[in-house]
Amino acid sequence: MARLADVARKAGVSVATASRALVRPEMVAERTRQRVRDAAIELGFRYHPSAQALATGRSRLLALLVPDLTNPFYAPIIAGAQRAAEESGNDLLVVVTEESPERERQLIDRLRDRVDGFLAIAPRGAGSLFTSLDVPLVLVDRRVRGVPSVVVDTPGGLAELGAHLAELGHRRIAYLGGPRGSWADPRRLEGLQRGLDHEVVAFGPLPPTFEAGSDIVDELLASECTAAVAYNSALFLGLLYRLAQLGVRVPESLSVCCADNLAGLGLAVPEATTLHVPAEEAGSSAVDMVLGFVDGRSPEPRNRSVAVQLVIGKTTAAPR
Amino acid sequence: MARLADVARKAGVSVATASRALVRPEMVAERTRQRVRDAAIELGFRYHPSAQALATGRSRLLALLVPDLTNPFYAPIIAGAQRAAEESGNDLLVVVTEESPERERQLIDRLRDRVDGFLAIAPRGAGSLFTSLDVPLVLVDRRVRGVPSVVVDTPGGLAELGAHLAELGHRRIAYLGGPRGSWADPRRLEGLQRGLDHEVVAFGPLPPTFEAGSDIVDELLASECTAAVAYNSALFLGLLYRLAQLGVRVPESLSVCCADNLAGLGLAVPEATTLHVPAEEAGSSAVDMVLGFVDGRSPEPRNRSVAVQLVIGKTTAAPR
DNA sequence: GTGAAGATTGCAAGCGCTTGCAGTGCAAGC
DNA sequence: GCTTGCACTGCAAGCGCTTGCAATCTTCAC
Repeated sequence: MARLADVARKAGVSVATASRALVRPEMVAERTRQRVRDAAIELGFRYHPSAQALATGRSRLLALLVPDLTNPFYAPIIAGAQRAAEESGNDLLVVVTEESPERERQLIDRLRDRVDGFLAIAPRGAGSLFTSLDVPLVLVDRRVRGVPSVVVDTPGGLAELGAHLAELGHRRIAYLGGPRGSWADPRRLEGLQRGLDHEVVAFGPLPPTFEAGSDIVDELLASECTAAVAYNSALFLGLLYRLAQLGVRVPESLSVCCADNLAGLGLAVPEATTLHVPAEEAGSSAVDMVLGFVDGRSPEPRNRSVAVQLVIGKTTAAPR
Repeated sequence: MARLADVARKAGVSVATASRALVRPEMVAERTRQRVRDAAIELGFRYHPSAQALATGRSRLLALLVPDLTNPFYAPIIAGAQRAAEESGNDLLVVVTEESPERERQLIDRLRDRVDGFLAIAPRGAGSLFTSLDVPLVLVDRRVRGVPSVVVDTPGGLAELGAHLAELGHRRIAYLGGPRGSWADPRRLEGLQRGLDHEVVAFGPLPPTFEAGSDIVDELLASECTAAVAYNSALFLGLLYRLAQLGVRVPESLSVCCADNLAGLGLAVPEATTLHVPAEEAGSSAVDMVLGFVDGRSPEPRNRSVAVQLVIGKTTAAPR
């Protein structure tokens, strides 16, 4: 394994100069810089990460706390974060928190010496955990006072979705809510309501699962709503499944839609009316933000929001 | 941040002794060891990971290559690997390969200086990529000559499943196959066949998606099979969904089952007949194995296998 | 009492890279 | 011709930890 010293020798300069030629090229004469670079390439030089980390105090490692990996909603966020990290020469430590605040705390504590900063997806639990940490951290899809964050503007999208349903002529609209304690859930309901003149019929809190979606169907049908909006894809799929089983036609007898889109789920129901969530963007934006904190710039704004897009599919139509 | 030097000073010993007291306690006198330990605790001492890594040449970091995060099948493997890593004081770099061999190669190259070893989930593509690497690597759920691995014995489970179906009286049994190029797919088919007297009716290759599962249903029904075994959960769910839509009763008109179980999918269809895959175990076993290679022990056997368990649910019954 | 094996400990040299500071050479300014 | 200033470069001191080797201290056996 070639070290910087080898490069330096080959280029006929000191290690110091070799180092500078690579990290602070403007401090080095053009000719020298070129010689060092050539030597580096020729020798296949690669930094020794620990050595560099020890000397600079930067590990070029970021940790991403994610509640659980089985929820396909997080996958694109992770992918986006990963890409952004990679592009900036960092790597990502993805760790599963199981939504346990205790574990979150533990993990942060365990990893804080190892990483330069944290991204945290923590849809539930007290936000206070993140409030007085002295490490760079940005919260994803959640807002807590005093903590930098990137959120997805699902409520905004739901307002649009509500308007769409209203326009189709729906007057009695159901919202199949998310899990108890969810930060996003009440905001989504509120968003949907914002787009509507009539009061939303809210069901829930519901676990965000296929089963819950299918179990709620009887109650939903009894409510005489003409349209239903599901908190997330799993719920939505359960709903669809049970409706199919009961022979309820979609969208003829009931319009249904979902507050996030299923892309990448591998379970895509084609042409459902959904909100397209630019989750990758949220992930990468969050990474940019922590990196900003890491090297001392104070990225503004400290609370970002990415817009969602209403995708009108074939599961919504005018009520009969 | 307390360094080892602080601990040493507080305990009244040299840094060398302090270090040894913590990593090679048997080399240090009982009394001293205790003093050092107390001092460390009192000061809240924690190793500086980069410093330790630089000195020892071990980063205590492992990389896990995973094809994609949206496939819930991988989640428990990751969880298991994560747990095992954590327990042994290591951390896990989870990286998504998108099943691109090129990217796999790149990632390995990019991370090899950073991590002590690799775990790779690479269900498709040429195995040769892994064959002549000079880093510790173990393949998960895939076997390639000359490469250490941990596989899940799904074929064995399928043989049991086949026997179960045969016993119920099924004679014409369909297998809804996995994706083209899958290493596991032909082995699963072969496993299923092993449990049966009659020739399996094989469909596929099929993409392992919900859609593919629902799309194949017409063809499946036309085949007059009385039972069907799906390659994986997504396919299985699609199948179930479409059958429900068509009003085909399960298991009365058709027995269906799945070669992996849905636990943790959040989409669990209760009481389906499936194979329970101890994926966590596979993950943790793989970690133990790489760690073995990392510190020079040569863990035996170099090719491990974890057994799956047949779970008889309510989606299989005797044919009419 | 004496020498030697054995048990503890400390010294100091790294691990590979960064960076403050000092030194060099050169062109411009007087 | 002799300062000055500037652009480069090199020296060497770390970053915090590990570890081979030497030094010291015990403990025994003779």
